[in-house]
Amino acid sequence: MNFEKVYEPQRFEPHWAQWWIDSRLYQVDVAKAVPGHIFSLVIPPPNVTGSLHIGHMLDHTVMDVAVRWHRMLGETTLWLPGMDHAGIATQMVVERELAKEGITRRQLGREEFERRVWQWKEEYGGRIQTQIRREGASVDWSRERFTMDHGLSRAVRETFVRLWEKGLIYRGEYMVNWCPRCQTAISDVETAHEAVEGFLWHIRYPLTGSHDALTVATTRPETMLGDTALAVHPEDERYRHLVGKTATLPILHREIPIITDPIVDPKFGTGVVKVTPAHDPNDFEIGKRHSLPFIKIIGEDARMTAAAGPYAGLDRFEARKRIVAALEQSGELIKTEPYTVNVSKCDRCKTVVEPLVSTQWFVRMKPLAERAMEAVRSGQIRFVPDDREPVFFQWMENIRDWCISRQLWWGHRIPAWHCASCRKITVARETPATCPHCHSTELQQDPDVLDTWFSSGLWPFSTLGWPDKTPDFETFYPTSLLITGFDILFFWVSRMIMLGLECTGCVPFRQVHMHGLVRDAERQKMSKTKGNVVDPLELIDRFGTDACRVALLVSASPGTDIALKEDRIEASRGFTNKLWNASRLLFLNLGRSGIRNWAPSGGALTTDSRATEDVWIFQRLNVAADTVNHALERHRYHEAAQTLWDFVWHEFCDWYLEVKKLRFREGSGLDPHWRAALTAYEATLRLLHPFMPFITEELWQRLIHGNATNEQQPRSISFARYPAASATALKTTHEIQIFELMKEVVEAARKLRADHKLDPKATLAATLYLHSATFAPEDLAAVAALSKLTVEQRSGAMGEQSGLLRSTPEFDLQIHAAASAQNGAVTGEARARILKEIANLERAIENSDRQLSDPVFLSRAPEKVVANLRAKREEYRIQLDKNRKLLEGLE
RNA sequence: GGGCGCGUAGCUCAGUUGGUUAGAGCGCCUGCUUCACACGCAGGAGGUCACAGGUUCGAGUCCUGUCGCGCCCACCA
Repeated sequence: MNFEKVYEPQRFEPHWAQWWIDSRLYQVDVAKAVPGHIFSLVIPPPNVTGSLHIGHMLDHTVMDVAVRWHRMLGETTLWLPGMDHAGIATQMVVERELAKEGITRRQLGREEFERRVWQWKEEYGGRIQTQIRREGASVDWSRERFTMDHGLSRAVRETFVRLWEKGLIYRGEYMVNWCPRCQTAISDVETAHEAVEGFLWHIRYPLTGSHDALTVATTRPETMLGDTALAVHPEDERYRHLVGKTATLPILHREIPIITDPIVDPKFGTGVVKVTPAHDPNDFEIGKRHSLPFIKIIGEDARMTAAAGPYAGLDRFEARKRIVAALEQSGELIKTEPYTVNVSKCDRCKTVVEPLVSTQWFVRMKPLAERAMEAVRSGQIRFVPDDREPVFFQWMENIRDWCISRQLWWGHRIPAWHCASCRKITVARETPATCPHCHSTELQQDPDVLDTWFSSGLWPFSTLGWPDKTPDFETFYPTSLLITGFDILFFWVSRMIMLGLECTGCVPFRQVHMHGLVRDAERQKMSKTKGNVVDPLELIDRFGTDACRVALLVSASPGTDIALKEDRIEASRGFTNKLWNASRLLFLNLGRSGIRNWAPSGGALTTDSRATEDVWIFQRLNVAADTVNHALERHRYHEAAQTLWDFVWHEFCDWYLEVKKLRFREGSGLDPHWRAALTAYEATLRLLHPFMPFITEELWQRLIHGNATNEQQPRSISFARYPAASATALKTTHEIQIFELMKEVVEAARKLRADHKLDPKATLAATLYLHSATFAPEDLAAVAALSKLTVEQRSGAMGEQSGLLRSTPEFDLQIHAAASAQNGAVTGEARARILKEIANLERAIENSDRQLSDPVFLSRAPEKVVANLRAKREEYRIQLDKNRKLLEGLE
């Protein structure tokens, strides 16, 4: 069998990825699903915009661990893949492509443009599929979906019509966030607030028919051209006499009324606010309350409109400069003070958003949010960990209506038709031929498309066939779990909960697990502009998928972001290589074993072998399995991965195999040893499989289907049973204590050798005084081999205290050889070390004594704690004693 | 302004009902190419757990305050 010294992931990973797909391994047969044993989740559909980044890989890896675990628990497990059409984002990249050819989308026309975007989707969608495959994600490709698929588009229309009919969708003229760059309205969550150093300009508004004036502070002087009132607080005594009078708008010399509105904060600035109903959300409300004129002075292109008089045609920021200059000149600018302004920027292109009054479609959120909050409060949906819940509730409680129409071409067209003759709107599931109100045929579909998140919000059920009651929908909905980054809690998670409850009457998932972001080694957010984006495929090529997965998983503790460092991946590659070489040891020796008819147990993690190391490793295996299963249940993936790392490396390899190796060399009576070793090894592979699917598949196939007759075994390790611990196997027995004692003796010997700079190669004579236990001959032989000693075992207390000593409450180890390289320097070093240890021990004993003589401690502390402390104290005392003697010996 | 979180070894971080010399990976030092692995093995140095109080027999862990840092939400012009 070909078994290289170094594991080369590139040789195996693509092969198994392909095999998993070709053999349709993860394609679920819905007919075989057993109620109560079903696990389903949907992938958060990546944008077709480009390629996956490392954050997706973390997301997908965590999901894959969960999915493979459930699958190995024997549940019917569906992981549904797919992609999102990502309206605005995709339209932008395609437009950018067109720009390279020197064309705009308008030149192309709507239909042709849409064709180009579909082309793009074909190309990049394929790339994303490849990436998901290489991540090892065990998705069901036969159920792959795209948000613009026919079925999903049907779900979108169905939802829209239902919400409209229930009055939960409305159309109207309101203030929205307008991105002048993207040329569309965007929702509140698509804007990002940013503190910018700006100014607060104090402007004088002369009172009509008086020499007096009111001073108004503003951060946006250009909007004054659209002012239609000044407002003060109703109880502000300073201005009470002016209410009802008018002031003159500088520059345009328009007369505007002075009104009162409770929203004005008398303590801010001068307590007088200029009111620009068409360009400020607050002013919009004031304007409505007082029926003020709405003068639109900034247009969709962020340039001043004709209403801006002399400034018409100027960019809004240029207009600001000129207006400030003009006011300064006319003496109407009283004061300019530096001020930090919160500006809203478009999430997508970072352009400063312009609040504009515009006719858009909205979803009434309050009633939806109520049900969503109730679902979380009542535990129908659980956040794990739950520390994100307050954020969810805070947002839900303050929710505002959702602007869902976008002035884009790429997306789901709003299913509403405008009648040119009667002016009425028809919202319908199917394109109407005539206007149902006046039977006119002059119907035109609304030009807008829906916010991308509208269709994503239906994802958990639209992908399963809803609104039809398909077998998939009936079987897999509600899904069991949602795993995603917390950065899309508002965009996606909340909306799925709301729309799921509204459309299906049921929560879309039972649990939500949110992980952190992957940041670069310097904890910077990854972004294309910073150029610190890590391409998962590149890492996979260099280190292998399994290594990358493990690196991500061990770093992914809940609630914190991951700072991805390459040395972490290198360490994980070391781990895969370690596993590979442990396997190599077993496989290369297997030929000599003469073992026949070995088959994996599959069931309980037990062995018939009474060999000390076998009993020990099976207990450790059970403990590991127990910890891992519990950790996975609670979505503590890092803990699970870390546990396996430690088990495989520091227990299975460092101790178990090291001892087993000695047994193998003995050559005879090996059968039980081999059976135990293979059983433990095979169970270890199964434990590891959800985390490292590729290498475990490769090794398992070699072990199971390589030579033995194992036809009744599953085709793939991913359908083998996930190991479960049994309670009895977790207990500590005599053999286990013996093995722990063996470890301690070996470690003591190694330490002595290093401390005294003994020849690392020499086999030295030693006497081991075991105070209560006794080693069987084969165990003593193992201890001797691992510590390179010829050990004579005696029971009871040590006699003559000479040579090099190491003592514990259980044993004294005495190496007879004088330190071969011992010289003054070494003695000094050893002395210093011993002195330090003595000091530490004295302190520890002092602490223990204080505690143990405290009656309150003795009465309140649990018995176990007290007993532990007593034992520890005894151990310190013995060590201290031996150290003092050792020191004397040196002098 | 509100909410959430963080501050533990040189670096990145674990540490879930409070329990007794505080852990890992990387880096560092010493030794070892031992017939699974130098992507390795053995040994080691390194921490007043941000600071100050409090609760407790006992605090990295719970409470209060201070300082420093981060994120999210928010219509204060």
